[in-house]
Amino acid sequence: MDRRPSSPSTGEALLFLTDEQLRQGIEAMFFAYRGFTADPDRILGDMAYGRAHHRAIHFIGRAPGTTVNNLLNILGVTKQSLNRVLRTLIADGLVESKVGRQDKRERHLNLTEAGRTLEQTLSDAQRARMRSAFRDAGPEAVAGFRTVLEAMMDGEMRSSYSRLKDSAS
Amino acid sequence: MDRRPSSPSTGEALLFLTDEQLRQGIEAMFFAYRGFTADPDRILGDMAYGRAHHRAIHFIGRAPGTTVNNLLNILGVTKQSLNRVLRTLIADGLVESKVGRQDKRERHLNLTEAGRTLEQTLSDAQRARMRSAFRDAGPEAVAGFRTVLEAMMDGEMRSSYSRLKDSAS
DNA sequence: GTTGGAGTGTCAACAACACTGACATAAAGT
DNA sequence: ACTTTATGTCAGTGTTGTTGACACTCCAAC
Repeated sequence: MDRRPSSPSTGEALLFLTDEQLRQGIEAMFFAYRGFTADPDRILGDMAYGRAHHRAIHFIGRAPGTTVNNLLNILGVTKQSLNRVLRTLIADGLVESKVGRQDKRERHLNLTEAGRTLEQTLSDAQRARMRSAFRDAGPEAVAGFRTVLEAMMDGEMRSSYSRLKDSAS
Repeated sequence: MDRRPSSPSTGEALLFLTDEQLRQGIEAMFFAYRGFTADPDRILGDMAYGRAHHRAIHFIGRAPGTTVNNLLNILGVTKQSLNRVLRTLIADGLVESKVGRQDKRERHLNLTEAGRTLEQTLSDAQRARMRSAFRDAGPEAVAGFRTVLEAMMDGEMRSSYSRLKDSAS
């Protein structure tokens, strides 16, 4: 049912997307995201940390010296939410916060040695799954994967994503 | 840095995935998932419901007459967690629960008319974004997207996913 | 037929993590 | 001086996950 053939009307290859195809995309996204977070969640479950800590550590490791405000924009949470997480990470010696030199209002965040170690542990698990998925799927599929995901982002997130991508030249 | 050329050792086109490439995949997944849930979340924010209600409604709509236990396996949460959500949905007349005829331990779940309406509203928003992303990315990219996501799932989830996919022939 | 274990669903209490709102401090910018 | 920006904190609330305890139903062994 609902299986129309693609009848191109214009020169452009217009995609005829049935609700069923879109639904499958939605469900694929749901199940895959569960797999995506499963490994770090398992590791974090044993500690006193959760997914929020993982995200903070990831992006601090990714953009060392970033400010609280910048991190806030990337993560898309409120400062109260982030602060709770950062407070524990700093208290536990995984993250250090230094007052800015030019602008003393800012705090620049960096991972400590211990923080980098945890970041590695968590990322290794997640990267292993991503690597395995990429290998299984092949290079063309990976390119498509990234194209669709980029198209699915909101504008601001796409900016954050690109900025991070380009910064790691 | 960290930019090794692909030095194939076997006949297979071995993929050489740098940590940087994997990291970008991870971040793409993170940002895209935010976009993916943004629209339904916005709609649900106005009501007394959250993302968990959306998921329940989605999969009940997808597999009418399903049992609580089956839904549990699909969603991957505890039955207590699901029950709280189901209770409110039933109380609000969006879902109806009928005792099984053969096995009276089971409850079969179905959307009411009101439930179907809400499901449509939520799905429409999410499908619109998915459709737009799929259109922008093109058919080859979409195929790759699905391939990678499937490879990223855990085994059980892949089963659930396939079962749902096939049931909608 | 009764009993005990497995399957299923429900209620209660707690933890993690998001939110809003209000407020304090310090440093820039005008 | 006044305003804005960046950050941190306290208090309160809501959603959604968890465990623990318990009731009902089925089925199979005794």
